[in-house]
Amino acid sequence: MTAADTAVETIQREMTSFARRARASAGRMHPELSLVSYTLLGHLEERGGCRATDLASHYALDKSTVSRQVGALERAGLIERRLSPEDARVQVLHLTEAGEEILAQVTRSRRAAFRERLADWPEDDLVRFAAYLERYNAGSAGQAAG
Amino acid sequence: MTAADTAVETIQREMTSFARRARASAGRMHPELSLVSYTLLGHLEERGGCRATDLASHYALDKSTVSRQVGALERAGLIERRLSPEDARVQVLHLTEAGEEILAQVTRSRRAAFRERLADWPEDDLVRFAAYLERYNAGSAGQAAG
DNA sequence: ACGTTCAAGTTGTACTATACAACCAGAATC
DNA sequence: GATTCTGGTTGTATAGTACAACTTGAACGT
Repeated sequence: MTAADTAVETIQREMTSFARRARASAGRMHPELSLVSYTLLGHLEERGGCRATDLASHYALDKSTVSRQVGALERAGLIERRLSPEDARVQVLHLTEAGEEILAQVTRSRRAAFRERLADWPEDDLVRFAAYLERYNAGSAGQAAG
Repeated sequence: MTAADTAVETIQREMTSFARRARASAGRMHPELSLVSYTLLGHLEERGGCRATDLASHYALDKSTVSRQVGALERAGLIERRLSPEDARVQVLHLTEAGEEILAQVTRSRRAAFRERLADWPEDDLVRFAAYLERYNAGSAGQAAG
C-alpha cells in the first residue's frame, strides 16, 4: 500500500468520524436550527431567492424532503415563499428578518465552537486546511459524500 | 477579520457541508451498513471485544441508542455478545466472521469512493490533508463536533 | 388546439437514528 | 442489609429522510 493509499484511508476514516459526530451533536449544540435548516437558510442568504427544486438538486435531497423543511421554516417564520410571476408552479424562497437573525446567531455559535477547537493552530495551517477542504468538496454539489 | 478567521469560517462551512451530505448519502451508497453500524463495527474490529457502554461514551451516544444498534447488529449476525465472567451485567461484543466480511466489503466500497474523489490529488497533498484531519479530530472522542 | 409529456411541489407512508425517562438486574459501598 | 451505582433494555417521541402517488401548471408535438 502506497503512502497515498494510507492517506486516502485516513481521510476516509476521519471524515466519516467527523460526519457521524456532527450529525449526532448538531441538534444538541444548536437546538434552534438543525443541520439541514442551517444549510438551507445559509443557501438562501447567499443567493437570496431560489426555488425549492434548486435546493433539492444542490443538496441531493428529495423534493419531498425540501418541501417539508421549507414548510417547517415557513411556519417558524424564518422564510417566506413568493409565487413566481413567470411560472405559477414555482415558489421563490426568501429569508425573513427573523430568519436572518436566527441564522446569524447560530452561525456565531457554531463559529465559536470551531474557533475554540482550532484555537492553537498556526494561521498558515488553518489556511491550508481550509483550502484542502474546499478542494475536497468542490464540484460535489448535489452529489453523495462517499 | 483576519486570515485565520476567514479560514476558520471556511473550515466550518466545508466540514458542515460534508457532514450533511455524508448523512444524506451514506444510506443510499452503502445500504448494507449505516454510518453508525459501520463505525461501531470498525471499532469492534480495531479493539475486538468491548462493552456497549464503552461504545456509547466513545461515540457520545446514548446507551439506549447503542443498545438498539447492538441488538440490530446481533440479529443480523454481524456481532455476538459474550457474557462477562467477572461482571454478570456486562456483555462483551465481538465481530462474527460475517461481520468481518461485511465490514471489509463496505470499507472497500467506501474507500473506492474516496479514492476516486481524490484521484487527481498529488500524494503529498493527500498526506498533508490526512494529517490535518487527524489533528482536527484528535482528542475529541466522545465529544461534539461543533 | 388538444392531448401527451414534463416539471414543481405536496401528501401519505415507512424507516432509521436518535434522546430521554423509567425500569431491571447485578455490583459496590457504607 | 439497605442504599447507591453501573450496565443494559424498553417505552415513547422526534427529526430527517426516501419513495410513490398525486395535483397543478407549462411545454411540446402532431
